[in-house]
Amino acid sequence: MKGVQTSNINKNSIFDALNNIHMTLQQVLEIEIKKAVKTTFSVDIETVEFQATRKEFPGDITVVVFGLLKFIKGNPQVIGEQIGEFLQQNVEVVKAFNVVKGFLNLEIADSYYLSFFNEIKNLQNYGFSNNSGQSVIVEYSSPNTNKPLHLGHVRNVLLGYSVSEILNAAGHKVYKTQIINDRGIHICKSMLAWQRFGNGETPESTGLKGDKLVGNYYVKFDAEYKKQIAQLISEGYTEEDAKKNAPILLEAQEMLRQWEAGDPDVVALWKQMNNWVYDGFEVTYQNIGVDFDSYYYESETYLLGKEFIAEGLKKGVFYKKDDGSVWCDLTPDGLDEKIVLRSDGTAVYMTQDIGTAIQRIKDHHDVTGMVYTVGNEQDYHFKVLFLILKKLGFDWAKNLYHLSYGMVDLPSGKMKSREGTVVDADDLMDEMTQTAAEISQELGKLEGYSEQEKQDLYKTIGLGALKYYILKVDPKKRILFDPKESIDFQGNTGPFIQYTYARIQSILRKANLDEAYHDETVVLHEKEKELIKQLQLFPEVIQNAAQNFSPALVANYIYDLVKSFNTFYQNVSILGADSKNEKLFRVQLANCVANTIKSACSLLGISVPERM
RNA sequence: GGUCGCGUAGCUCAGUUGGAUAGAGCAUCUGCCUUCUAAGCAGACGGUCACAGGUUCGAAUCCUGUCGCGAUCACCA
Repeated sequence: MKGVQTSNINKNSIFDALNNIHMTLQQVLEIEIKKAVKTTFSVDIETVEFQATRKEFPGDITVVVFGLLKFIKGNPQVIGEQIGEFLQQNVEVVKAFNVVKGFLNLEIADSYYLSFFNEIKNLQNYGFSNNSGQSVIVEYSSPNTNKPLHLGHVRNVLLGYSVSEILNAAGHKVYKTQIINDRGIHICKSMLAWQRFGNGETPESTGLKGDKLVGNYYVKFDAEYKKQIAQLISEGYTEEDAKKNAPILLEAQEMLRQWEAGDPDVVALWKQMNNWVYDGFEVTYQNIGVDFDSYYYESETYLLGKEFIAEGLKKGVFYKKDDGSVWCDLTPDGLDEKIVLRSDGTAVYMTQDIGTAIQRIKDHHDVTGMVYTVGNEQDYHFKVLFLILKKLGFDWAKNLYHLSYGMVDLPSGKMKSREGTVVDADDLMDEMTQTAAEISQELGKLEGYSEQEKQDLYKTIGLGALKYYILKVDPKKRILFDPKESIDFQGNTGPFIQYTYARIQSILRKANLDEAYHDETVVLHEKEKELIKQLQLFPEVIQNAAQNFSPALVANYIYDLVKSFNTFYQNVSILGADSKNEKLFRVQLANCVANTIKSACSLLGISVPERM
């Protein structure tokens, strides 16, 4: 079951998008097929199954007759013929039909496609739905504050942002947010190493981004820690004891206690270093092109979590063990027992997540559901969190969804910040931009562009390649990223899509034709019809992507659309059409395709260039 | 070991209410720039859909089992 209930509200969105009240082809055909079956066989059928006609057979849409055999006994071939006959006589746009095995292929008149195209070609936001009446919070990024963002975060951020845009396009109000894990032993490690080895370094004094600076000290801590462990082992400690008793670790733990006690010096340092990191993150977010409507901090929500643990204890949702720790028994639900408060009364991860969820709903009264963009290593955690919130009696708990995605791994395995085996987000974006620049310069199609325009374009292309590369993959699948094999710029890629858009813009600059054409005289080329069919799918793709929280569906759609356009472009001359009427039609078709590419790309956070 | 996810062409991926001969890109090979941008188009090559059963008119898709990979099962986050 999907957490956010999108399905029932959006049933009519396709018509909203078309901004009119008439029915789609399938709906018309379904009604007529039911009539046909009723008159011919005196049977009522519930549904009719359609699919696109395979290109080796004549026809535009296919009725699967097999599905009707439950209701009608008989030979599918014969039934198909009878229904086809009926449709041809009773539905104006059904020109011809043929039956192959159990498949009834219908040929649809050009007039149908032309009138559909007429309706959508000037729509501002074709495919997008208006107000669904639902509001959703989407959480993404949610980093720790002790190190810079890496490729794993990039996937998270791109997914979260894209799903936000998709939900928005499906008609929901969306609030983008994150939970910043700003307290804990990890940040104390960076703080301690900075105190010890930093000599008062700041982002200003070093010219380093704040997150990089703080991350360096996290690495430095780990190096020192390892050194001390080795020292202790050589003095006769066991490895386990050495790991627990290394002085620098004990100091970090002491620092955490001081933080929790509110020690002014520690808190001041904590604030300073966190702010460095936030400034650095902001630069990265801006570069990648994502934003947030609000921020939540663990240090501010764990107390609310504790309050609700106390309340749940009263209600009997939780119970206290002899040592004072508080637990939730989930064994009746097939899960384990889960700790929600330590015996010393301090908060665990679950505690603050409970608090954060409740705080968010308090802050957004209109919100009916939440989406958490977090890696699949936390599947179990979210299962438990949602269950606990349900047990606490929150109605909205049934509309929580964990947007779980697979890890991004390197050929060498998992990325590890401490060991420096990470692909840094900023570096990666720079490299992509650099590659885009090299390819562009080689192709040399940018005469007349200023240096600034070129730089902007390189970034657009580089980021487009990166974003598409990551988003086209089903979120739940893991990605293996090989830094040695650079991301492609040809084939099923972001730049291919951007290129197609730029090509169309080039034509539009030359065409400059806004006059109306006459439907009646247009005879659709096979490739033109194919394009209109592709355009027709867009509203459905958005709804589908929203229901499945899957940008990959949008990415695949864009690719299909763009491929259809390129084959059209290469086989049919637009500006060189035989008649002015035909030319007008083709230019407007190209324009509509470009607009659809642009809005679909915007759902992935990819921007499209005028030239490339 | 329990639970969850994944397994489709040499590589990266599509294939979503079960439908016709399983589709793309990359790589390899062949054609196409005096005509709208060749980051393109047209074509060739490439498959035991991990394996074995089952359900049915029909299974990559649903069910069961096996194998492989990953994650998770902490008073970590």
